[in-house]
Order: sequence, then C-alpha cells, then structure tokens
Amino acid sequence: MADSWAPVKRTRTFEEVLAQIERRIAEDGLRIGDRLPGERQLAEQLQVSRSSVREALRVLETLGVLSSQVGRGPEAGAVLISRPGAALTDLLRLHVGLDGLEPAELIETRLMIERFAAERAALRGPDTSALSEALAAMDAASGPEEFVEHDIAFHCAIADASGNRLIAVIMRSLRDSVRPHAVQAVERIGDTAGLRADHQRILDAISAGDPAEAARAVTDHLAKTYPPGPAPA
Amino acid sequence: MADSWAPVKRTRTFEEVLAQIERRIAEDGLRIGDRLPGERQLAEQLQVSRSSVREALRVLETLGVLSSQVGRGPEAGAVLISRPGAALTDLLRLHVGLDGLEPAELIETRLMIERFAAERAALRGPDTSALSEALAAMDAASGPEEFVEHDIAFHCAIADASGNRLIAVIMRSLRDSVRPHAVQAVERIGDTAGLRADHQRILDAISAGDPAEAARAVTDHLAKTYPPGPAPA
DNA sequence: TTCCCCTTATGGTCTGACCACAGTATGGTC
DNA sequence: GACCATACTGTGGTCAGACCATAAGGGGAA
Repeated sequence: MADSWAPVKRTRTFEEVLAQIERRIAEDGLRIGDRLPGERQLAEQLQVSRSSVREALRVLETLGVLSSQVGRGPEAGAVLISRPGAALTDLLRLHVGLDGLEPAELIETRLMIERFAAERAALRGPDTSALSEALAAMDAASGPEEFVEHDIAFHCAIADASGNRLIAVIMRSLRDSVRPHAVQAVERIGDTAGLRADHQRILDAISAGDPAEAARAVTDHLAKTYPPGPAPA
Repeated sequence: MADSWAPVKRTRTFEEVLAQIERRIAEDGLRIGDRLPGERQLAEQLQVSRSSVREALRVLETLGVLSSQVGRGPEAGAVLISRPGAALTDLLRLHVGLDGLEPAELIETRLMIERFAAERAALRGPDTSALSEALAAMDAASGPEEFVEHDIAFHCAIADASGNRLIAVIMRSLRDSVRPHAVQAVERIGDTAGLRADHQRILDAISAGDPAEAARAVTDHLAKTYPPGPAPA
C-alpha cells in the first residue's frame, strides 16, 4: 500500500482554541463591540495554557476581528471589531515582497475595481463632496508625496461611493501597497495638469450619472498613469 | 492645549520582531522556500523571549507567508511561502460572521471579478481544458454539494485563466466563503440544465475569444443564480 | 551492507512569575 | 458633602525555563 494513508492533520492547540472561539462567536451571537473573556479565564475554560490562547487571539487580531486593550474597565480586554484593512494591506505587502504577487497584478486588479466602482458610483449617484474635496487638495499639494496622498483619497472615495465595503477595503489596501509606485509614476509624469483633467472627467461622469463614460474615464486615466510596456523596476 | 497630543503608539514586542523579520526578508533578499532561523536562535538574536518570536511567526503564518514544520532536516523549521488563499478565506469568513461584511457585498464582488476574468480569459485565449473538465464533472455530479464543488472549480478556472494570481486567489476565497449560499441557490433552482447552458455559453465565448459576449454570459449567469430582490436569509 | 536504536534539533505546549497599564475603590482633606 | 491623592485590582504583555512529540541523522550490531 502506498503512503497515501493519513490525512492525520496535525492540529495544534491554538487552532483548536481558534475554532472554539469562532464557534462561540456564532453560537452566542457575539457582535462587533462585544468582549471575549480574559486570557486567563479563556485558558481555564478550554483547559489549555495561556500561551495557546494568546496565539489564537493574535491570529484573530491579525485578521482584523479583534482588538486587545490593556488596563481595566469596559474598554479593556479583547473586543470584537471588523477592520479588515490592515490585514489586507499587510497581506499584499508581504506577498509582493516575497515575489508571490507581481505589482502588475495589483495594478490590474486596481483597474478592475476602479472601473467597476466608478460605474456603480455613477449609477448610485451619492454625494460627490469627498471627490471634490480630494480634487481640491490635490491642486493645493506641494509635492508628489502629498499629491499621491490626496490622489489615493480621491480614488478610494470612488470605491467608497460604490457602496460595497469589501471593494472599498480591497481598493484602499491596494493603494497603500503600491503607494511608492504611484509616487514614482507622478514624478515620472511631472506635470499633473493632465492628471487633474482626468480626475475632473471622472468626477463629472459620476456626477452626471453616466456609468459608461465613468468607466472609460477611469480606464483612460489608469492607462496613462501606468503605461504598458516598459515597466519601471 | 487639547489632548491631541501623542500618537505614542504602544509597540508590542512581537510587532518589533515582525518588523525586524520583514526587514531581514527585504535586506537579505530572502525568497520563497528559504528558511528563517529557529525560534530560539531568533529570540537570542533579537534579545526577546521565545514567546514574542512565536507570536510574530504566528502572524506571518496567518498571513500565508510562513509555514512551520517540526522535526529536523532541510524541511523543518520556518519556511517562507506565499499562499494567501487561506488567509483571505479566513478573513472573509470571520468578517461575514461578525456582520462586518454582507454576503451581498461578496456576491457583487464576485460578479465584478468574474466578469473581468472572463473578458481577460477570452482575450488571452489559453487552453480551456480545465473549464471543460469542470463542466463534465458537473454533469456527473450526484447532488447539490458535489455540483457546487465542480461549479466552484469552473468559475475559479475562469479566474485562473485571467492570468492574474491576485484576482484568482480573491475569487477562490470568495467562493469558499459563500459555498453554503451557493448550495442553497442550487437547491432552490433545482433543475441544473439552465445552469449547464449558462456555463456552456461562457465556455464557448471564452473559446471563441469574444470578451464582450463572455462578460454578458457571466453577468446573465450570476443574475440568475443570485436573483436580486428577495434575498435569502 | 543492512537494520535498529540513540542522539539531536526543531516546533509545540505548559507553568509560573513579574511588569505596565488603567480603571476603581478608599480614605483623607477642605 | 465635594474633591483629590493614593492604594488596590484586574487586564494584557513579557519573560524564563521546563518538558513533550516529531523527524532526520549517526552509529553500532547483526
């Protein structure tokens, strides 16, 4: 018989703790803002060491569903949250750093998201004040760094306007991950007047409720910012 | 003076360890497959306890860039990897469980990805054997569970065919997260002949290299599977 | 040469202790 | 009675040291 025998998955203690905590969240109907028992109490309940509990809590914190606060009182302890942003940003940064993902893949994903978000934003037609403010801030920017800062705000506002939080959070993580590339791109282009016109065109299309034009405007803008072919190192 | 004073971010030891490890990965040019020093050695080098090192490693493992193996030899120890899939799946599942994300947002994101991936796949025109195989497996499925299994394979194959690993991994995590909903949808529809026709249409469009038709086919298919309006509980 | 056992290095777990922090209770002062 | 400084207590954060299970490698015996 071949050695195709055992799935016998080695289950580490902290993984079991993780599963138990997730089960309790579901069964007890715990919500954002609720608190988990203390580390010592949790360890005693589950009959494991505090180390294992801590490793499980660290995982949950890494995934953005838990926040640990020291001290005492209603604010202290492990509080359930839902902030996937940092987790996604860290994930993308680390995998790009290990060449597990190419920057080109992130940029293409960004194009996909932004085109979709612009369409949705034009259809929903929510207030475009965040977009206008970011545009004005870009005009007042004194350098590439600051310009990119508000550029990110502009494009993330588009994603926010899509009304889809998952798309918005992916968008923000993507932008945070490729921020250095964006700064390089702005420095390479130099003149930001063209970018301003692009942004204005996007804003106008969304304000006018024209999804097709919004998608085209975004596509043209990104094609200009990240030209295909001679990819920068 | 207001209390707008100090960000004074409390930096925990394991976070410092995390930063050091990430710095070493960048500076030493560590690649996928390379090994980190042992936990004890790392603790001594950084002058921290082994617990803090372990918590940092646990974070890296959670983010899918590290795999720990016990024992001895070239395979043992902490090996750098790049498998963001599990991390993304866990992230989505937990946040949905906490109502930090709505299933509708995941489904909409899936529509966005799949439409884009189908377009890209039609443009690239790689081999469609994976799609055909999944289609055949769906025909041979004996129940909703098995049908959904191969349905996931089919749609993930589309994402793979886009040539973008980030899009592919997001796609797979999304499908894994909404698997129960998909099973419910199949059971609600009952007859899978219509779904088969949809899939065949998508496959044909991709094979024919018609991106617009591929996008339309995907959009129609998903609109049928997840009808708007009376959202299931 | 072959096989078995011992060594060794690794991650996994546990225990118990101490620290830093931040509410809370206490008690004294005005 | 109101107010403020102090001590107390419970929380997460960190550490040191021990032991276990695992799996490769080495060495001795058949």
